[in-house]
Amino acid sequence: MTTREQIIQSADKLIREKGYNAFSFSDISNVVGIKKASIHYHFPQKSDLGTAVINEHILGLKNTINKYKGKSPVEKFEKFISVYSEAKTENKICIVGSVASDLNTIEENMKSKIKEFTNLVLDWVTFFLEEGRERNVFYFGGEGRDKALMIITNMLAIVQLSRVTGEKDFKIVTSKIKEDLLKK
Amino acid sequence: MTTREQIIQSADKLIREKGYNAFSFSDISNVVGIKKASIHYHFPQKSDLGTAVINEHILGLKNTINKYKGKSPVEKFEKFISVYSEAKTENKICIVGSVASDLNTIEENMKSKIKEFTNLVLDWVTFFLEEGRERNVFYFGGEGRDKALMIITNMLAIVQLSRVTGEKDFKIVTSKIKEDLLKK
DNA sequence: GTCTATATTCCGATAGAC
DNA sequence: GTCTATCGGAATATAGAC
Repeated sequence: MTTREQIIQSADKLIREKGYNAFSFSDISNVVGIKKASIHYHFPQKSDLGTAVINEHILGLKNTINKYKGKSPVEKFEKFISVYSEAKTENKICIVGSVASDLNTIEENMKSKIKEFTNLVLDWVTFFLEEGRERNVFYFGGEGRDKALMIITNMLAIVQLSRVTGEKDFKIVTSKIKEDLLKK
Repeated sequence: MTTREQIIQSADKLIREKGYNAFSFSDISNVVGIKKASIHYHFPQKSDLGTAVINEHILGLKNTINKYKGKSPVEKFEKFISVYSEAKTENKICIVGSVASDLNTIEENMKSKIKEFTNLVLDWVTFFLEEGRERNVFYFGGEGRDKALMIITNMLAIVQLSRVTGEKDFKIVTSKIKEDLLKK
């Protein structure tokens, strides 16, 4: 992995563990083993690094969407949930929730990137929910996008809330979502 | 309003607008019209102020719970939702989501306070959901606490997410929650 | 590309006068 | 209680050697 990739990866971890405003170039320096000043060669401003982190999520999700094109709606749904489960085991929250919490403090380039990523997630979830309904494996009323909003908000919040109330609640929410979706 | 109360109020606003780590004593100073150093007389450490802010939410909610004791489950539910609606109009997120996002960076006194507040919210929502179900005005399956988790996560996240996707989505989520709860 | 060195700014916090 | 003054530290960022 290149230095640039290592920096992005550790920044992503730190942003989702501690928040964008709480992490510093010094933190990255300690993890990657490079001096603070050297980070500026790859990312002149902190917001350039923040933007790159979100962009990595965009590329990763586009890749996932492609990889899952032939798979069933249930498999897509399980993949979607597993992203949050993996975050949870590492005490990380999702990038959308982390950046949205700090939205009033960040630069315009990061804002537009997080909008792009959020819409990508929303579109994908909407797609596989509607696909599942057409194939009679998912059951829900109303617009697909509205249902996607309900499920995404459940997941975005439970990774945050279960830091406070305990991991058991994460399991409860994922089970309820699935149960609700599969119930005629 | 006393100076102490003014400080707490503006700190609450700042924490929910910008996040705990992004707000400073200097911000408070500008809003309240008191020098930075004077804030330390009321709150020696920043975490003392953070703790006081959360404690104010606890007192406020206990007061609300008492005031709504004689009212219907639907009225309690509407009150619950209105708290988030008011936050939304001021571009604030809820205190639980804000603090949970920064949980790995804050002091133990704030952590235990946010746990106390979160459980208070959870218990109250659980109570009026079950009350509503017994009275045949709310309809849902499973444990009351589980349903409370689903609704609270919807609300906690949509105040954050709709900063990115737009306020229209806030309306959609609140409508869907209500529709779902009232549907036999 | 990475380093040392440094500039600049802002932060939380304290001492002591009033 | 609020002020002025100041401390020590940490933050982002830049300049220039290697």
